[in-house]
Amino acid sequence: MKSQISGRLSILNEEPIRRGQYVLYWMQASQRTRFNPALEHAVKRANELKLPLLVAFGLMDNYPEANERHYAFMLQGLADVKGGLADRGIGFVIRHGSPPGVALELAEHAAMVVCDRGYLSHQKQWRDQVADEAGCCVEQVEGDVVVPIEEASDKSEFAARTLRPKVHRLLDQYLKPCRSPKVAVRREHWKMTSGIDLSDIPGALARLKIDRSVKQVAHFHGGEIEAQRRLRHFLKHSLNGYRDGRNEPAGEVTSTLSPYLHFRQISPVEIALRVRASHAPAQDKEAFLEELIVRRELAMNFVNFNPNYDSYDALPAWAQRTLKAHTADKRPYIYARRDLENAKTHDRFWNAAQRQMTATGYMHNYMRMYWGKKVLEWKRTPREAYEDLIYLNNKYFLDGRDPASWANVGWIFGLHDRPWQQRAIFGTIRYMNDSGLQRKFDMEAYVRKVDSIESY
DNA sequence: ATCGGCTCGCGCAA
DNA sequence: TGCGCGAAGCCGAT
Repeated sequence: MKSQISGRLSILNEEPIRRGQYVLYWMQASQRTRFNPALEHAVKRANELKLPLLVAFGLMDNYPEANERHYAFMLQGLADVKGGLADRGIGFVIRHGSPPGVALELAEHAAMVVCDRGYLSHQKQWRDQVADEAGCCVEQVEGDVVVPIEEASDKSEFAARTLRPKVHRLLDQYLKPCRSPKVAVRREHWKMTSGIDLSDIPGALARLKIDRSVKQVAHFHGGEIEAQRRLRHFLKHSLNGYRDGRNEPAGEVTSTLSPYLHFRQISPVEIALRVRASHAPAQDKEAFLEELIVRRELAMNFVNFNPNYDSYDALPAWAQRTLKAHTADKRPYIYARRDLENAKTHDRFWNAAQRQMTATGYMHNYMRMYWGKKVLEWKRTPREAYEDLIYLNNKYFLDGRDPASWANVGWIFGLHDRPWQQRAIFGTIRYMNDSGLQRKFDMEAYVRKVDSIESY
């Protein structure tokens, strides 16, 4: 029942705008007040209807694959959201319950509902349910990508090279500032209860039924304020030299914005505009924008057009064929999941990468590739390797459980990649080894860096 | 240090 | 239908 109005905007049902006490922005994916097209669209609608705007977030127990590490980061971000909305005279309700349940409760008194767009299957289901049951008009604004996914392409793309020209054609159209209209009917305080006190995050965390096996990290503080600080730091200190420096595992030449992009605490459009406007060399800007836009949105394309995105079966046919042909090959090392999880392998560089992940919720980008390739080599079957990688990725990374998680793990197994020379275990899947790491990088510095992180 | 070969399928040119 | 080429590869030859 979805109809496209313009690039970012879709109407999700055929219900009318009706009499109501407010316009409801059901904020679920886009957890920010800056550069949030869904929020600004909701402000515009509220102004047109001469109604106040209410923003609501549904905080559920046991969110799929989330644990205390993820929840803590997200709640820190939602505290920023509350503050940012209060500054503009917009009310915010965060309520304990399922996201569609909370949205539907509050939609009862709404003239209409605005929502944002996550790409994972449960997020889609929640939106479908709200659109079906709200009884009023539900509009969706796709504000967490540069080019809306279906605008760029109408199918699952084979590789970056097939998506790239389609995205580049539309860049100028979509790399635009986000207008922020003044709120006409200010109303910050509402009678309905919030139930969650964001000024006491440890207390709020303690009351949730969640997996507490992975603790929060001091290394990353959640929220759009910290995201903005990191963006400024990156533009000032790291963008210059990004193309040649980004792969050095011990280096500091990365944005470290991926956790903030995952929780949508910062807009990729805003990042791209700031990068474009900076005085860094063109080659560095291009290399970064390729990562931020083409590669990131290729992951969204993959998830959007493959209902099987979270399964080994979503890998391309040539990759499954070649891996199957090599399943019986002798493995020099085989590790159980708990050996991997505890960083107990014979490989110091791999162990360091694993420890960086568990200790900080983050791993250097280049090491993520090496880390994944070794697990493929060290499990009895590629399916087991796939399962272990998704498990570890989503459990420990702050940016896990993202479309990029399934695309990146898939890449280890040939997704969006090309075949290479035949070899044992891998078949024609791209191989990586530690001599490559040592040839190209200062790996002792990387191990020292992880050691020092853990001891602080 | 640098270079070609490896190997598959997409998409464009013809 | 043919052909160029591709996220970070490795490996052996020069």
